[in-house]
Amino acid sequence: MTALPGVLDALNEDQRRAATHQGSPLLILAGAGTGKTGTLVARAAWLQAQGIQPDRILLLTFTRRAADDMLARADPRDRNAPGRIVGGTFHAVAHRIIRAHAEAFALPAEFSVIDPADSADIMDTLRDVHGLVGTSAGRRCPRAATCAEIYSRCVAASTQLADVVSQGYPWCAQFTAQLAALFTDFVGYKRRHGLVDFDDLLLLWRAALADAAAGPALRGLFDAVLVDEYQDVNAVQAEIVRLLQPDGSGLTCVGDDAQAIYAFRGADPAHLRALASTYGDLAIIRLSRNYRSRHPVLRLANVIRPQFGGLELALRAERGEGHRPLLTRCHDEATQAREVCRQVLAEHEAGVAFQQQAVLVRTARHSDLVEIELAARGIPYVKYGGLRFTEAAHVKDFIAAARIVANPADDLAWFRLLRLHEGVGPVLARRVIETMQVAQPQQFDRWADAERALPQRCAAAVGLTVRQLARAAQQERTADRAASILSALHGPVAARYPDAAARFADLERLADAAADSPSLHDALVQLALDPPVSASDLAGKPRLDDDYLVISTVHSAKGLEWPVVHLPQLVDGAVPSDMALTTPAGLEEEQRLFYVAVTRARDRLYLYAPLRMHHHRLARDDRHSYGQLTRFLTSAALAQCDQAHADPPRPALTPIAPLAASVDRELQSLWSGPAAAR
DNA sequence: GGTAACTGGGTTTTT
DNA sequence: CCCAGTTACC
Repeated sequence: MTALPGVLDALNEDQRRAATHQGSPLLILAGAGTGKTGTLVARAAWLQAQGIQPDRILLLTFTRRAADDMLARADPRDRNAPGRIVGGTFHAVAHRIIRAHAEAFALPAEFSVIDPADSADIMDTLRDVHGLVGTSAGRRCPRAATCAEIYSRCVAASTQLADVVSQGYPWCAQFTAQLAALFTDFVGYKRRHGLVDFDDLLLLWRAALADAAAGPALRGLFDAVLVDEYQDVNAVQAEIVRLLQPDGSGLTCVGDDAQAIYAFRGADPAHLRALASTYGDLAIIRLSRNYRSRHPVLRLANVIRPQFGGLELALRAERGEGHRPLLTRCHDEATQAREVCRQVLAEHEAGVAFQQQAVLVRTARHSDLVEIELAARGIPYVKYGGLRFTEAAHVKDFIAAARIVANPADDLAWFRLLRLHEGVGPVLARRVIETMQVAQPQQFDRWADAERALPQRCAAAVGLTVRQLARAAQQERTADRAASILSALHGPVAARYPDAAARFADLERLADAAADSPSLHDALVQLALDPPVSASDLAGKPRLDDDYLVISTVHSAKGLEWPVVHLPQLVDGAVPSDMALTTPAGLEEEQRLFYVAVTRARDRLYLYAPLRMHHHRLARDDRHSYGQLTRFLTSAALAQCDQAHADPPRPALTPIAPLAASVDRELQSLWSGPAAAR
């Protein structure tokens, strides 16, 4: 346990009031860089000093990293030590509870947790029945992934389908009825196959908490509940918190509505503002002393901080003066990429390690050119956000095989695994699955029947894979199961991918990582809820002596800070993203996103805006301003910045005079003939 | 009938 | 670069 006096001594007046508040529910309005984490950790320590057992304190966060950070600071003992504070993401904690009582939720003990890509796959298999496929009468249907997004949005925000469609997906309005039918099917499919998606994890936890019998027991597990980033809760999460703490006496929420950036997944900062009406005796403590950024960075942040009738908060700088933010207007994107690299290197030479710098972008692709330039100059970097390791085809294959072993009723996984084999397409795969009646627990036994459904040329290869998976299912140790799955995949992967050796090496790492888990189920859940960013993530963190630049989406950078931050692509259409401009709420969120980006910087902030954008087509009216400086850099904001220009380099040609002479000779030959020219 | 190979159009953010 | 639709092949 942490020594209390030391923890409290390190706090300022407001932080200490927050950490030691008692007698009523508490909302800590914590601006960026105001020491929120330290305050929460201190509060956890103070609660323990008041006699609350650590394992009766629940800490809820939105990312695993945030949870790990805080738990490590609150209790430096080993992660698995007994009697620790209970903490994790909403989803991870929900999973832990549901897993412990799977039968009460009518789920198989080894139910599968599916990620959004799996949801899209299911939508894909179900949607043709509902006339949601192809381009009928010139109208293009929402893609499978879009259907899954709309579904999730309805559930997470507890909002009617018609409203979600009209507000967020107006071009799908004509398909509302079909979507409704599709969603009914989707839910039925998940229930029949023992599948639980991210939204279900929360729904099931909430249902249990609301249940007359189970509710009191689950609520009684915790005396204190601490919720981080409360502005990012969705309707279901807000309800979970309310059910955990009906009177709020042990509730602490931390948040800042100016940093709400997850509306697209159903979050709504209105829940933060509603806390005061939910709990009449809510105490609000503001943390406004900023210990992160130097004055000039903060002056810019305060200018762009959105004020949309939210909870007001002005940050006061506690660190000294420094450099003003520098806006470099670049000729085009290529120049911008060179300029970012030049500045990164200049900082590096001035003693700022690559690791102390970050390039933050609105969408993963905005860093494409910068990455090429970095690679050309040999600057090492890691990228967060965007495409994930688990989205690579071969990794999905492995996960499908593992899911079959853990939950043989998971025919989504079967569908993928069968099609991995040469000569097996969607139709044959479905036929095999039907023959096996995979919803039966003993379905590996039915393989002999199913094998006959396959043509000669692929039956042997598929049979080999399936028998190896059946063997894996009979093994006890997770390590043995992982090894069997790996060997089952060796043949099919080698046959399918031209670069099979490299891909198989990834799978070996994956199998190693899975082998360390208590069960295959846990390994899979971990993989779904907290996907590794790259294969090297599985092999532990990069060595500490490696120095690399961080490239990250702004979303993934939330809660982090760097001494030097580079923000490229500050043009309308990119920041704010033109995808977000269909609603006024979308534009407001983009501004909050920009605010989050700017407040990541400790010492120096570099802004870049290319004057010309390379883009395929201007399809929508609201893209007319594409290529203009972002509207968020108003004149008031620009007044807080220095400005520079960067032009593309011209290739240096040394011997100009001889070249000019040769041109003249060539011209001469045109009218005097080659002989005369000489 | 069913699969693979080819082609052209479109691309946010994440638990 | 991934997905959907089309065509060519078994």
